Amino acid sequence: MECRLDAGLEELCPVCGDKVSGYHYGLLTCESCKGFFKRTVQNNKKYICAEKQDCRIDQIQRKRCPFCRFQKCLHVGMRLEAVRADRMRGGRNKFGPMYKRDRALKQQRKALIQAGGFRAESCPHLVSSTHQRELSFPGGLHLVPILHSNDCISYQPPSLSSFLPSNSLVATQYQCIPFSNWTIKSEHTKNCMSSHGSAAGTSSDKMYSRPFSPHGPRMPQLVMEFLHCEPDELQLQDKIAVRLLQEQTGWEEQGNPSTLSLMCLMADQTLFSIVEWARTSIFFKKLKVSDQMKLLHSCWSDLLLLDGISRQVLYGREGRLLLVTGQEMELSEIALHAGPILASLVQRGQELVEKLHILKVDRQEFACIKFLILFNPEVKHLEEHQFVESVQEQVEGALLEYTLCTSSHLLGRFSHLLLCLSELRSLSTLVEDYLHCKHLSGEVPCNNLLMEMLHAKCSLA
DNA sequence: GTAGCCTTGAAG
DNA sequence: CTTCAAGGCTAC
Repeated sequence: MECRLDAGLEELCPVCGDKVSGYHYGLLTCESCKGFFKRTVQNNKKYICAEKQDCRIDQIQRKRCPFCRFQKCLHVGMRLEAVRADRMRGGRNKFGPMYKRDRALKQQRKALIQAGGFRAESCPHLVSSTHQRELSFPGGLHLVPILHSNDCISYQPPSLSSFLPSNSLVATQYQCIPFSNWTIKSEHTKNCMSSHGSAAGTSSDKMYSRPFSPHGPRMPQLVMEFLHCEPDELQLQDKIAVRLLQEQTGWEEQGNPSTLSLMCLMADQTLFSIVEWARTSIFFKKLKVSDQMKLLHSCWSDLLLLDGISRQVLYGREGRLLLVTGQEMELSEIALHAGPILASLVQRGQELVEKLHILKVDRQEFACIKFLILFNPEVKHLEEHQFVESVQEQVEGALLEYTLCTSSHLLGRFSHLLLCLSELRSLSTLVEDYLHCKHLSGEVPCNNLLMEMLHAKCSLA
């Protein structure tokens, strides 16, 4: 049937550029990369790169370096957990609804492109800037529709509501962003924030337990536990979109808010998600509420900053700021409109992003760093100080073990990460100071979690 | 080991 | 019933 050959199949495989044969393990890929991914994960293959672990993977050379090919599979977002541990054939898995949404979006976009007079050409790797349309952003800035490797154009009407992602936009972003989860689903992770979406609990879910690490380095158990506590980016975007939409009612009465106010609202919503993450995370949920409060009050700005920075490192593009909603802003535009203090903060943030980018810090390491930040034994008056200290030690141990497995530079990588962490902490202090000033001058919204945290920290100091 | 084609089976 | 993304098979 004709509709079987939907827009998606005209695309090229994000791993090697070959012809796409359908959705495989989370996204549209070719038949060979599907098979390669399956063989690698099912047989627990270990590969070694003979070069510098940055081999080019294309249709011709894809067989030359399986290590880099598998890395690329993970990087573009192929899902380990879609490979079934029990090898059961047929049926559907939890990704079904995601595939459906993505397909609908592509169809919709194709129609838009045709209606807009654009050539509906497939452009999976090189996206011409003429295909971009800027959306007006209150306060004079502009949002650029997200354009990722697997994606051509995302349209939204240029209104305030356009600030928020539509479901389809979210779905696009989801497909473009690699959120490959490592496997292992232990009992306790049921209590952690689900990373398995609304379809969790399908009959295939039981298959996701697989006691092995599927490539190169051995994954320390604790690192896997941390990964399982990570919120699902798709759900996060949806949640924040809904909350911002609710805020919109108030905006209409008061006129358009400033860019700074919008960013604060977004930060506020992100903060909610960070608290939710902590509340449901391994170790943290065992703490007394009073200690939980103390820890969060002490490190909220570090976590908020790390959230933004990790987003840039993992999924951002040069010269752009990727927002939690999945949209992007031009950094040059920000620099143009921001005052000197904000501009220097953004600059320092970018430098940190650059450092982490060069280090190729991955999701696993970011997940560990979050716990390192959260479990800070230096926080005063903790009732369970020893527990916090022991968790800190365990996290350090797990991160060290992981970096030793993934890097040949022995302790170098680990100490680099710790250096970045200290830079992050000093930067977040400056961000707090900046927010405090803006709060005092009445330029940012009051009565929200962000301000509550700010005040709590001021009273701690 | 790779990759194209085949079989399966839950979801719709 | 059909769909289609899983795993399987097998020539290369």
